[in-house]
Amino acid sequence: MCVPAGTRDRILDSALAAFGLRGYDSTSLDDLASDLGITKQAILYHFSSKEHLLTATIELAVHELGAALSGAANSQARGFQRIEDLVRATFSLAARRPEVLGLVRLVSRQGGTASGELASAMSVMLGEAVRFVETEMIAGRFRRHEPRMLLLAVYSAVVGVATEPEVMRALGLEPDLRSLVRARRETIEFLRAALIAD
Amino acid sequence: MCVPAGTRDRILDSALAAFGLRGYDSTSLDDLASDLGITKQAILYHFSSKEHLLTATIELAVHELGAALSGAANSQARGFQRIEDLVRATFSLAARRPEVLGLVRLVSRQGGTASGELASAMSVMLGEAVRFVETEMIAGRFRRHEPRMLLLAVYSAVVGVATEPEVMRALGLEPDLRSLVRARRETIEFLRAALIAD
DNA sequence: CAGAAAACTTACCAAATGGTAAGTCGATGT
DNA sequence: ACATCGACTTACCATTTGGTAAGTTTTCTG
Repeated sequence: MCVPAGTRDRILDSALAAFGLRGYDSTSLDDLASDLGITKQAILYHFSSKEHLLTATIELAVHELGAALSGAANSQARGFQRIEDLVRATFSLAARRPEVLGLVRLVSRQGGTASGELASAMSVMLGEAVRFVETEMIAGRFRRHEPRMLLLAVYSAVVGVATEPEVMRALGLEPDLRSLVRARRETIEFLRAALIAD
Repeated sequence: MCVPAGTRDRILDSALAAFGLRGYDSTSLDDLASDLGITKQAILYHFSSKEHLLTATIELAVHELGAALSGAANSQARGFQRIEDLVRATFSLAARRPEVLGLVRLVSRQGGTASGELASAMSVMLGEAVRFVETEMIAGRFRRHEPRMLLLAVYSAVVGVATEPEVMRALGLEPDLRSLVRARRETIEFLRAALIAD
């Protein structure tokens, strides 16, 4: 039944959290190891180098992101409802596992070797999203925009709101659960206003 | 007249670029020094520690951000025109000196000691922005939203679009100047649709 | 139960990192 | 002419870092 989580998985989880929340270079293998109560070499036994650990971590993050969004993405909902489902799923993920979005974002910005994997892994999702948005525009349910640019703006707005607690704090909002719920609601209303055709 | 840029200023510039684009921990004092053709100790002569260098760098970034936005922020433009001016100023800064926004964002996320400075430095700007948005809402020119949440969404959308070239690439858009101009135009239209009351 | 493979740990190591101490060298004021 | 001070450089140093080599224990298998 509930096997006591193999070491390899525990390392991956811990690394995902650390890389996603504090950054790659800011996280040493020794830190990770002592957090887990093992030695650094145990990590290097399962992952032959720090960079390999990073790529494995990214794979996991992409997988979790896909799992979190697939329900909403595959739904048969039409029009804005589907966007709303996706935004809710994203906020849910941001509240449950902020490190996942953190890592995706980190890799998106830094580029690097693993960037290609992430890009290709997400290109399917993005392609579907583009087609969906185009369909809705043609059907007259969404305002006309350049689909990819629109997605970029939506993505940025959602991920930004969901993952920038410090900016919330600067705005005088405590980044607790209640505020996050309000942020979600406002973000959805914001997107609704931006997207829905008159 | 044009004094050949003192060493201290050159260090600050270089550090701002490196910290903002690659991150704090990913940038060693040796790297910075060899880029500048000086020794690491020359840096430590002007800034007593790496952390002091970071805070000086943040001060500079906040100053540049303020300078870039003040023109648009202080303008007498009303309604959406003022938002558009601000977005243009932000994109202009993102194209000219991406490292400035990069650093602001890095500090926003990481928090840390210097976060307080940045927050207080920006609270004035944010306060004005909130009042402006509230006024416009009351006047019926903007849709009703929670002002701070609205600003957060706008900020996230703009900074995200302006500073995430890798996401653009993942969307099949080359992050060149032309695409950035199109992204700016689309972002403005997106915000116009979201903000302007019917 | 033998032994081999898997899952580690202990013992190292070379390179890099932030930082200190002391010296060099030209300008400057007396 | 000379002490002084600012602006560095050369020489070190302790710690941390990612990584290797070799041993040890546990677990599975024949």
